[in-house]
Amino acid sequence: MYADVILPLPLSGLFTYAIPAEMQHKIGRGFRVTVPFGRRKYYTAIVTKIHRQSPENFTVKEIQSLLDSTPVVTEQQLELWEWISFYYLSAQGDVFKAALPSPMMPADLQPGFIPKSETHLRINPTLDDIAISASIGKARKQQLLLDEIMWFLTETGRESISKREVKELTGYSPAVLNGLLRKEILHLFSVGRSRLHPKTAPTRTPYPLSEEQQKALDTIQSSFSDKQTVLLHGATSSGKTEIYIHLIHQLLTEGKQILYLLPEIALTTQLTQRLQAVFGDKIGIYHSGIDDQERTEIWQKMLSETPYEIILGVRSSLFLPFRRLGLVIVDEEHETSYKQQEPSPRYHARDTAIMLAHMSGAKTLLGSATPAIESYYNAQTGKYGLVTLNKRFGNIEAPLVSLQNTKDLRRRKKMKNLLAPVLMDEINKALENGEQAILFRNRRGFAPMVECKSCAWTPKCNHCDVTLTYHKKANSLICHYCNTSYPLPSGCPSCHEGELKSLGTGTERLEEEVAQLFPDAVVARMDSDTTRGKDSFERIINDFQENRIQILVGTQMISKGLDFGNVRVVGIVATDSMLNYPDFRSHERGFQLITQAAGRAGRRDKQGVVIIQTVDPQQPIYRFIIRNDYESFYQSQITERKLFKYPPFTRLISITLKHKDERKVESGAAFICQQLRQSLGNRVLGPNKPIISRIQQQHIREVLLKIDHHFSPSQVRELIKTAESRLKGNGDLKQILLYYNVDWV
DNA sequence: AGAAGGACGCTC
DNA sequence: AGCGTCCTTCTT
Repeated sequence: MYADVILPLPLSGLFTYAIPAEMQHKIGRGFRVTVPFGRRKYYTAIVTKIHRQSPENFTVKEIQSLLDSTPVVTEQQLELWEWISFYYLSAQGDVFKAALPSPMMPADLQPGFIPKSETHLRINPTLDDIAISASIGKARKQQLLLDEIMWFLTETGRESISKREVKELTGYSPAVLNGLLRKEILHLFSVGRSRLHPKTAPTRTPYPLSEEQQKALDTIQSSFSDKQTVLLHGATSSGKTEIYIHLIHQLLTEGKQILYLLPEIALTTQLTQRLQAVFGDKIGIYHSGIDDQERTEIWQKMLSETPYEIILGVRSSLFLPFRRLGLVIVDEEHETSYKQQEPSPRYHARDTAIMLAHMSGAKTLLGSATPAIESYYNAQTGKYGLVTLNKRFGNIEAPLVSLQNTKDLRRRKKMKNLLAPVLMDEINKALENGEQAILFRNRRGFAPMVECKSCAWTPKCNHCDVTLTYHKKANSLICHYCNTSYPLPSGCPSCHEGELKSLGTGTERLEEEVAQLFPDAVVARMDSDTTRGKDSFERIINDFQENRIQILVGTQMISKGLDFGNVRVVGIVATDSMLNYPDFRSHERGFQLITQAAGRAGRRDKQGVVIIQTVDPQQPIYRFIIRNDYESFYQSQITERKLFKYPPFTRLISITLKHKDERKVESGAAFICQQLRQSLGNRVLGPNKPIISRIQQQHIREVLLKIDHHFSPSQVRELIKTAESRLKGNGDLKQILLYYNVDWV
């Protein structure tokens, strides 16, 4: 008999191994095995099929060992893997690697899962009281320690006590304990200990819902009777989370599991506390901050008879083995970080969640204040249910939004620094009243560009085709694509005459300037440069929440789903580059970003203020933002999308080609285009030379497919695979690297 | 002569 | 992805 297995390698297809006779009745789909691969390598592989079809073109090797007595990957999971691999054009091995915690798939002699153990002590069962007291003799401390241990064991009804507990509870020196061990009154042994967090009891029941919330909840539940997916469009601060909590509560009584997805790890802390207060230890947390050994234990627990009933996590938690999934909540569903960009599989967690729910007979609830255009379209056309929650919870008023034309202000010499006078004013008022301000700038570093004053030379990255960003604190020029850092030249290396000046404003410069403008305020910055260290994100958020910071400067990081209660003003400094970016989604992103950032403004019972600085206030998008009119914004976007054949009217697949030799990528890209045009015609766009056309010595070309509904997903993938194999069959072009990004965002 | 560094091609 | 093989180029 033979087994087809998935190897954790980026190779297409499965590999077939012979099953040793003694293994034949113990093996099946979803079991892990170790197999030899190549001359000397061994890998952990997953069995996907058992069959009798003897391979013809190669000699099979035997499976080396079987690692499991029951499957560790469920049938449903394997089906989801197959769908991801098909839909996102990724190797099954890549999906396998993304799904399984690495200790579950050791390669060669690399250590796998190591149970955490603890040394315990137990009283020697062969000794009676008389023998013990004879043995202790006059050792007074030993007697006292033994008494304490015995008391502990009777109190807790346990057989043994750990060394750690003895130390914590009794405070005796190790010498006393060693005495008892030497006399063999106590025995040492090792026991496995879970890494998972011990019991935490709930401290509250769900809060009562407001009338609007209750209505929304009722509508969600009734929509679920005929829709698999429901979109909850709820304004910021409208109390979506409490609705989720009620829904989870309901599902738990039906014995169902819930997966609660968040776009990024940074948001889990706030929510974990909130959910644990209601659901205690029914919740498992799963994200990249959880170490691999613990992830493995979570996986095992999910396979056990007592799995977590709720999983709170980022996109990778989709891969956990759920046995009775009832609901997936995708919070902040519009967030682009739900799409994995690198490495393969480049899956979209929202869409994969919907597929997972579909396969599990579960429901999906998407939640956002600024839904993705695609999601809203699906809701409008009846594919999803739609529930709208407009009213902010507790009657908090929506913030007042105003536009400041910085071009005009500068011309009239009204703007002496980076901030418009109105924004200066509002920050001053905030500081006077003990309130806070947030300043948002979508660029990190000090200055996005450096230029020679006399010859206009600009430093660029040696590996990538981009200008370098000046970072003042690091006193260096950094490539934001490959992270290479260069020392700042003292003069212009090109003309040797001019001085270098920095152009533009990043968060670092903004922070510096704001600190000078408001010397009495504590100013902090939150961007990927200041949040690199462990817990640094939480620290800044905590300091801000507890008013130890008055002005917070940051990138989009500060706009995402965080709740603050004392922010008077949110300033959005320079939005133009974001809206002028040549991408059909740039307005959608801008709307989402500004609306989300604006949502951070507002205090318990007072109206917040949002000030947007722009050089082009005529852009229609601002009208929608000011009026907080998502509906009209959506209408304007959907018209454009239809006109220019963009999603949701088409599905985009981008094909990226990379090679060191520029001419080679060019002819490769032309070849792929020509191949695909035979069947897809003008649905094939390109090849394009991307704005950043070289990254890490590799030249890049892109081909974009805009697939309408005339072609089924499998037809399109078939065509792509054919084109790829023809490229790989061309001696000159076969070394070109190909990457696919399906539903490219 | 031998080391050192790339570019293929293959892995059940 | 590794790793062996074959080849070129550098090193002394």
